[in-house]
Amino acid sequence: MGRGKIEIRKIENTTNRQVTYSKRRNGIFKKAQELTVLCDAKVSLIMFSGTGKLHEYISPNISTKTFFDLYQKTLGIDLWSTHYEKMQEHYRKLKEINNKLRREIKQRLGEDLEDLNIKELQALEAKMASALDAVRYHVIKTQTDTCKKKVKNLEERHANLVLDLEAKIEDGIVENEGYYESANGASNLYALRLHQNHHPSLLHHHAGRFGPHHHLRLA
Amino acid sequence: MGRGKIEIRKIENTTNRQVTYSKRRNGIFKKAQELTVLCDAKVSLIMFSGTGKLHEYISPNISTKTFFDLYQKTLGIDLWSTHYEKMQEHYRKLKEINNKLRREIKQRLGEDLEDLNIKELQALEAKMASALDAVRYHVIKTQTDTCKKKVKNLEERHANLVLDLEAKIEDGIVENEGYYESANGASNLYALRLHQNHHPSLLHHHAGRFGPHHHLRLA
DNA sequence: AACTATTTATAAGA
DNA sequence: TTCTTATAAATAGTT
Repeated sequence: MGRGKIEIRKIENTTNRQVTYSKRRNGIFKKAQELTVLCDAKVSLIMFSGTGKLHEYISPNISTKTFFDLYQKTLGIDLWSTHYEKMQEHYRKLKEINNKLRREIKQRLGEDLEDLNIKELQALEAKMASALDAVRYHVIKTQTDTCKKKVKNLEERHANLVLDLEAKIEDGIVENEGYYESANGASNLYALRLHQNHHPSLLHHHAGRFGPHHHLRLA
Repeated sequence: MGRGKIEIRKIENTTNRQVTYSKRRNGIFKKAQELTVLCDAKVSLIMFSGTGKLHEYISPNISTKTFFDLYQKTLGIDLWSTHYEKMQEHYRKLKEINNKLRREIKQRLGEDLEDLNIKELQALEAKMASALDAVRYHVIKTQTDTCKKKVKNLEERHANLVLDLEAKIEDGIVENEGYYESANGASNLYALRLHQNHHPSLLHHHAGRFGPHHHLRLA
């Protein structure tokens, strides 16, 4: 339909091709619109030019998504199913695991115990008791560690103070008369050191009446 | 383009409409194909007839999915994102909750306690101890309930037996003379009972020298 | 973008 | 449906 008949093969002249694309694009869009109206049809016409430009016609009163959902439904396929259904499956499994975890926690909180028989209950009790032991051990260990650190820190600071003091006494910056007023020749400073390194626990002072006193070993 | 000009409005005659749909469908498909070839374009043409029938043309060397992915990429949209991203978001949240639950359980199993400070540890210990109490209470309660049921059942059975026996004696179905022929007034029935309960083991005959013999109670 | 000779599509009828 | 064919519509090449 034109001044001359043309072969249906790629138009080599770029300008010519683009002009033809433009003309025929309008033509086909018009055809699509006419088909929509005349025959009460739903049409989706999408095209990319050779340069990647996008043009689209879609029948009124329908969105491209709705159209494609209909397309997939009609064909009984889902182009995105692999992706989406895998995700759904993962989600389902995760939810299941989640419920199990919740149930376990509830039981360990002492709730929902009605579902368990006596054997399961006893097993649960044993596990919880042993776990509680582990936690208690950890509490004690943490406390001990903290305590040890404090002691170590104090000892260091004390030792530094003592060294500092001794140095000052030697240098004559501090008068030492007040500190060496002992009858047996041992300095009060030394006595202080001994006292600290072998500091007796208060508990020791009151032990005795009921036999040997068993202390909780702190690590 | 036909014997007469037509208005572009819905063709009311059904047959006519379907014929026109068929003819024009072929026409537009031909146009789409020609456009593809002549202008090196990519075309997707999908249509539903008024009766819901699907017809599709798509340029060669491209799938409908690829085409639509390209469509979405070109427009910078994702028609399925709302759906999919919501699912992803839910999945992410569920995973987070899951990890928290796992962590809680681990701690209640006495593991991974390093992350907790002393206050948290003590709180955990207290909670676990109270939960353990709850479980122990439940164990005892379950056992007690079972025991009570057994006792109740046995009592009922016993009462029924006694009633049955008394009824039979009253009805004369069971002779009671033979059982009550005792000089001292104690029935033979009673004697039999006693005898059975204190049946002397053969071993007894040789026991004596080494003091009281301890029997293994068989239930 | 407009023109127009010509091809192509198709409405109506068979 | 498919074929036919008169005619409307589309468009290739030109301006």
